[in-house]
Amino acid sequence: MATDRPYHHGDLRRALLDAAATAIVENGPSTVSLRDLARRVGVSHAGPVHHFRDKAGLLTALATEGFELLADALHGAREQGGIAELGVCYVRFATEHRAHFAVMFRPDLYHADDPQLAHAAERAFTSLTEGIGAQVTEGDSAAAVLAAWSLVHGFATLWNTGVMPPELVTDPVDGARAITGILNRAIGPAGGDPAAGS
Amino acid sequence: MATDRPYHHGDLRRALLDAAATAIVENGPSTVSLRDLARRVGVSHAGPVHHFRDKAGLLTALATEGFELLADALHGAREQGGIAELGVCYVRFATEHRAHFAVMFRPDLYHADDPQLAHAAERAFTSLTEGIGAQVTEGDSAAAVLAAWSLVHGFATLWNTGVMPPELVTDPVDGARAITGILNRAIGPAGGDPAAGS
DNA sequence: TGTACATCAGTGAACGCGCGTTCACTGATGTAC
DNA sequence: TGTACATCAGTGAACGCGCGTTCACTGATGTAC
Repeated sequence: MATDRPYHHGDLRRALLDAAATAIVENGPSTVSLRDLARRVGVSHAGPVHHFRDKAGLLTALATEGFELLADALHGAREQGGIAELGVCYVRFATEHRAHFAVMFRPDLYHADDPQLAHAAERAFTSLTEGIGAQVTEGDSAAAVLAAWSLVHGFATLWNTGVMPPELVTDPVDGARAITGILNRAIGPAGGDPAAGS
Repeated sequence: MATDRPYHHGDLRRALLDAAATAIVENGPSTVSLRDLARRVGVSHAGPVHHFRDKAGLLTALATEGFELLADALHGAREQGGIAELGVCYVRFATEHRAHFAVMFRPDLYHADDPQLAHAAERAFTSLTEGIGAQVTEGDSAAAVLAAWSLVHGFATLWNTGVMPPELVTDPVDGARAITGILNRAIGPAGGDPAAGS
């Protein structure tokens, strides 16, 4: 608390990332501006430069954080097994961290070659593909991974964009369960077909 | 042809839409600027205003065109029947008209309440849902529509973003065939049976 | 065939704005002795 | 316990830029008579 408006902020870095997330949910990731974030946080407009070299730097940090959160979440879901769990987890992440999710797939906005970011992205990707791959018992594993990823990514994107009509879904997690359930019938272990051996 | 640099352009509207598509493929839809498009087309920067009231107006026109193209394409694919055909059609559209596709799902960038746009979007959406719905023979039809749409939309998005690793797919249409084939196993007519005639 | 006139398409100067980034700076903090 | 000093975090003025939009305008086109 300290006196009012202390010279040092305390955790400006964190505050800026949070403000960015809020701004992104409000207006989308392409219109964020450092000056606006500084304003939201109550700091001089030159403040952010100190923590993130530039605007892309800030978004790189946000995307990295997103990939880390996603990787952790997927890792957790793998323990519980099942393609459905992984898919639901992906969708839950996307809807609960809309801003992160929106930035992560906009590599034009950040420093895509940043090593920390690349590492986090790799980790998330591995969690996803290995998690799915391990569940596939029928047919082409690569195609199954592709299908599962596309399915949940598309659903999350359409939901977040707000273009999905309410007669199709009202709750994103329910929707995710429904569609991953369908996919599971085709590629999952002991799918709808009990005759799917080994 | 006329003399060099005639006062009247001929078809400035069309030229601007084409330039916009090019610019969007290069830099994404959020950085297009009217002044840049005017420059590309070789016209005064105030020219575009005459054809599209403002920047959002231009993107509205592009999105509308996109929905119309998609609706027509899907309508054509319905004739040939099959969820796979519809899905492949969707993906083909998205990859062949990247700029249109990118704008269509960015309602923050255009006048979403424009009547012509709304009508075209409705038409595309109907073609898609009815086309898929008609093929569903097993289980919940709404969930199947949702799954199919999510699947192809996700695939198209991931492909266009360039985040899909080459070990998973190299050609978008092949990829689309593979994943729609999988889905078809779960929801299609005579599930998995290729002998689906007429 | 010719002329007057309305309409339309494109011009170019001007406006005001918010932005990213740089800069020399100052206030606060912590550490060595 | 006190003092000197280095380091760090945030300041605020300044820069140059590209943008969207407005404006009075002018060149070209087509149509009525």
